[in-house]
Amino acid sequence: MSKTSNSKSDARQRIVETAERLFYADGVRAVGIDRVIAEAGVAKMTLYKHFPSKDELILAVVKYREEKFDAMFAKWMERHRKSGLAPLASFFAALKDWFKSPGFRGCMFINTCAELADADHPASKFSAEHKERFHELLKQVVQEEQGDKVATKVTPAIALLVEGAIVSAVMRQSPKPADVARDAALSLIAG
Amino acid sequence: MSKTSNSKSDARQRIVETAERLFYADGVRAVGIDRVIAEAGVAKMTLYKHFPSKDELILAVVKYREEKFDAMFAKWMERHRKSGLAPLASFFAALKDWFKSPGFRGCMFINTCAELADADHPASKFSAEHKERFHELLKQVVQEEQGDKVATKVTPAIALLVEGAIVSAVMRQSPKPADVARDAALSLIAG
DNA sequence: GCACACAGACAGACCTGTCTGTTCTTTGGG
DNA sequence: CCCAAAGAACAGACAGGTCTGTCTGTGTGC
Repeated sequence: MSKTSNSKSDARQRIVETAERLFYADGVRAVGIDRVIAEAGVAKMTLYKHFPSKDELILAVVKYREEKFDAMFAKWMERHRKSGLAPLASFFAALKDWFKSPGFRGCMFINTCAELADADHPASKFSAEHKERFHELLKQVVQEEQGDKVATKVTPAIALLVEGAIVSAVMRQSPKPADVARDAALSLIAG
Repeated sequence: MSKTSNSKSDARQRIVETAERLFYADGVRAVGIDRVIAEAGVAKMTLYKHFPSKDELILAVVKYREEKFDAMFAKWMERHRKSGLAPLASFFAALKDWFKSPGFRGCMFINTCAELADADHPASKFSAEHKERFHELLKQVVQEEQGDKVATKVTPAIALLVEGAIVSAVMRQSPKPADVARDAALSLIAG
């Protein structure tokens, strides 16, 4: 029943996408509302109609970020799997693709938690839940390759390797931690 | 040749210690100069005489933080070693002590890098160097227990486990990742 | 008297959030 | 087909607060 342009809202989507780009690049506190509306090309009232406060915008952005990240990661992983790589190897290859992607600045969920400095903030809570979901994905990958028992045993440790690799990739400005993490993960499974 | 109070500067030290406490608790961007001087009980001009800009204060704070952290960590580790724990086990026990300490909010160096969002900022560069030094300490611990060859081989992976444990402890609000990391580290050495 | 630090006003920029208009598009009645 | 009504979003002024950084006095200990 609707047609030309917006089924939900054109402006809303533009705001979320712009805010996600700016928040990821410069941080949620460093980027002001004025900059978001300027770069999104919307009026201030339009933003405040869709998001009653900046905190609600931040929450909407991290939710959108999860969708976008999951899609990116799945696409990368799929490509490696189709080229013959094993499930877990594909996972770490995708991780490295992410580290090498232009504008990489670490995990937005970790960064946002660090910036907000408030574990009760809705965006912080959502970020913590995202990590659970991401580690669940990791567990499924391990499971597919190694079975239930091994997956249950080693996934928590591999998850630490993955998180450590993300942080180290940022601090060292290098994608290499992905390889270190992959080798260690395989060693944990073998051991 | 000086006497009663300040050999370098009493006020300077109070500023740095107060700023470190506030910056760690709430983040470097969330805490303003006004709050630092109010809680430190100094005049604004006193702060700006010692630190020409907030960026320079941030740099001084992370430098001080490294000293303080190293001392805390060494004290914790020493206690576990004196109680008979092996070097690497003492390291992870100290890590867990840190996670359980009141007001724990993760690694200040990681958090500051995330907030500054600028790899060229002096405080970001110092933070990256701190990580190198911290991992060097870890390597020495592994070396003492397992010798040069093993240390060179497994320390990079153990460092990822440690960083991952720090991040996970914050996001999950639990000290348990320290145990997961310890077990995985021992498994990597055995494997 | 002199150096140091406290106290607080001040400037100029920027922040979030509110408000008033204007323009454009869609929709529906005659 | 036409025109009016209504909704959505653009544009930008505005208020009230906070930010960094500067400046002028006042007090205090050597």
